[in-house]
Amino acid sequence: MSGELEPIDQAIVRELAADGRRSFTDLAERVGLSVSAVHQRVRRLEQRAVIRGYTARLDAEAIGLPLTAFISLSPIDPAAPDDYPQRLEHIEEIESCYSVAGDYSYVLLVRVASPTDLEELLRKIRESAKVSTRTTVVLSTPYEGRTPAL
Amino acid sequence: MSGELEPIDQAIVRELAADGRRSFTDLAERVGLSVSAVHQRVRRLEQRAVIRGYTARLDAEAIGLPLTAFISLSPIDPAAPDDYPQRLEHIEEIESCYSVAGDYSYVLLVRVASPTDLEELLRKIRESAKVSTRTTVVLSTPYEGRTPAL
DNA sequence: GCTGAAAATGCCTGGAT
DNA sequence: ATCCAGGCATTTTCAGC
Repeated sequence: MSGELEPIDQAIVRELAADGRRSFTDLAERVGLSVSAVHQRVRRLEQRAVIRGYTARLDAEAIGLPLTAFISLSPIDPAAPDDYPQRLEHIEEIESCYSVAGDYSYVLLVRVASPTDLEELLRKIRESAKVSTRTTVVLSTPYEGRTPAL
Repeated sequence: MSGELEPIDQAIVRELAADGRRSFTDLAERVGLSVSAVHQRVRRLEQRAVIRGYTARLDAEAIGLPLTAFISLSPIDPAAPDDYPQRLEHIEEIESCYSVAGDYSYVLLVRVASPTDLEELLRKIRESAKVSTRTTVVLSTPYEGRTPAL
């Protein structure tokens, strides 16, 4: 129903993924359309939530969050309702939350300032969601958040 | 050396993480500074690579990549040089690559259109990097790429 | 849905405090 | 390092095709 994307919309989306601050003038040249046509299409892509927003890509170290980790969650009580993402939503250190198939129910990507903060975060997560955790510390990040192929 | 970030720069960075297309006028109001002062600071944050760029946040499903997975890598030949990220860099389906401590050497986050494409991608990864893989399929994504706490 | 142009807004460079 | 001001570019709307 909504999986399709016209070639021109594809081009627009690709350009905005590469540089989210590109001007409509610039976009128009690159995709070969008038400025107002591009403007219209971008607004529609935003409304359809194909484009969900725009963000600055930050250097985690530079903003004081040099420690990244994956935290995998297992429910302790198998009878408890599966509302873990909600229970954890308020914890700001959690950047992403994935429901996964496999040995664990969820995988979280978290960023903190120090090992001490990671320890405290783990305590908070276990407490908030009644889960056991398995943590994989990220040593370095060769690349991250690259532009998708389209 | 580079771990610090002044309160005003923090505020700017936070605003641009929340909305990467915010105008300088808008930013100036929000952080309580003149437009040109904000302009200057943003330019410097970009130059210092605290801000590494801007990007549109896309709905993976809407752009035709509904299948997300984590792929963990183990070297096959322990004597081979550790240049896996480089060997995999050309594969566009790989969005992120993390070097991790734990049972595996690297974790990749990948996005593809279908299980068939995932199968083919795995073949490509094993071939390019001479590694064995363990794949964790993402069933759903409650949230992703949230703005860091700062 | 695209175009082209007009009006409003915002960008961004200098120069002064 | 911040503010002010001017010219310039961009955004945004609207009428016509």
